[in-house]
Amino acid sequence: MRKRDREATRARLLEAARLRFARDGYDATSVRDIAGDSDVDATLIFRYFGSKKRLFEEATAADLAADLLDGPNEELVARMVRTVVDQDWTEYGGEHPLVALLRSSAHEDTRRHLREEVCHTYVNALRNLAEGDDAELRAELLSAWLVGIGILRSVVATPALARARTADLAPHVAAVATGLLGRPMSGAVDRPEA
Amino acid sequence: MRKRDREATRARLLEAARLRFARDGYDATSVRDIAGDSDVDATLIFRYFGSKKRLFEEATAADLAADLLDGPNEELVARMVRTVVDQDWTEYGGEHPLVALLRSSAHEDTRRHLREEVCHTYVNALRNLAEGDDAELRAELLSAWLVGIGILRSVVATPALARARTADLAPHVAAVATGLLGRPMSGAVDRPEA
DNA sequence: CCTTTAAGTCATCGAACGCTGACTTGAGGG
DNA sequence: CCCTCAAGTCAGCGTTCGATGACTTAAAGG
Repeated sequence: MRKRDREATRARLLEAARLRFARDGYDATSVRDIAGDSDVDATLIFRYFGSKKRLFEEATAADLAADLLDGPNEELVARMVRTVVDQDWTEYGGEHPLVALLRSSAHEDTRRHLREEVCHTYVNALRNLAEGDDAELRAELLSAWLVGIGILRSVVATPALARARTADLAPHVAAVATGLLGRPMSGAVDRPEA
Repeated sequence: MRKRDREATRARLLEAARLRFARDGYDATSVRDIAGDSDVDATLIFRYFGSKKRLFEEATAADLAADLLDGPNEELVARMVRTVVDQDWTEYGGEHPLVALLRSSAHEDTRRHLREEVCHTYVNALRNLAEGDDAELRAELLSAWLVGIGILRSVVATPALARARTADLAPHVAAVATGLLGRPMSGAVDRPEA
């Protein structure tokens, strides 16, 4: 018998929900699945979160922008690539959270959440680096590339990208980012992951 | 009372299924939804297709590679961009079929289908144009960009990309494609859509 | 030890799901 | 005209869904 601990139980539910929603999407995940995974009675989901939908919202409210802005500007794109390619997203089923969210994108709420996250985390940061008048468009084109790389890597599992590491992508990242932003960009972070 | 016509009824079901599956995904679409949209009794779905899953497979078996290879090599990427940005995918809910399929990508069958379609339609065609030893990787990186553009345009609906047309993208497409493939590529087709 | 209170359990609701088999109806050929 | 057979309809099966309210149990304070 596990100790009775509201916060711990809530956390277990959130963790299992994050994994299921990321891997299977909102509709293919039942509250009983989540309850079973976390070995918690399904009723508690409604006591703690109110509804399946609110559990979904809380489970997918990621903070991606975390340390993306720490470091030299010319390595910003390289840092973004690293979060897509090298970062361990085990808690989200092995995929980047934004990529996993696409699986639930039939719901308008999820699309809005995706838009806010993409614009806030990627487009805004990149636009500040872009030169010229269509900076917005070029920032979005670069964001599109990052999202596309994440999808082909983990969802579609295209052969070369699925096994690529950041080092393999670095020269191409540097070339494309430099070209799109109109200023010199590095393809790899100066100090690789510890 | 509509005329009794097996083939016409089958086609109506397929059309409605294509739209629903694209817009809402596999799990959020019920056979009763499809039957209601096409004004056909739901039972006929099982008589004509056997199961919901087989209807899904038949409805999403697109032929994307159609006329992608017709035309000069240096315009291949531009033609691909046009199918993502300008082509009218009303029958798939306004999104590129591959983008719509991502919504059902929790099922391994769909992921396999996606992989085959992406590799066959995009990567293979692009790899033949790429120079150098990591041609495969660069072809996949360019494919990732195209997929990402489709997603940010229609699913995420990022502001600049959502309203962009091929002409706005042409210079950037030319630059990135030329850089990634290592040979001169055009950003727009010579003769724009009729 | 005993009361209180919140954490966790249980039985079950009504609706929707994929799917089936028996039935009805309408158009074409003799 | 009427028989046939396929196209289309209908009632309902067994299951699972999200959600609810009444219940039980364990831990903490006096």
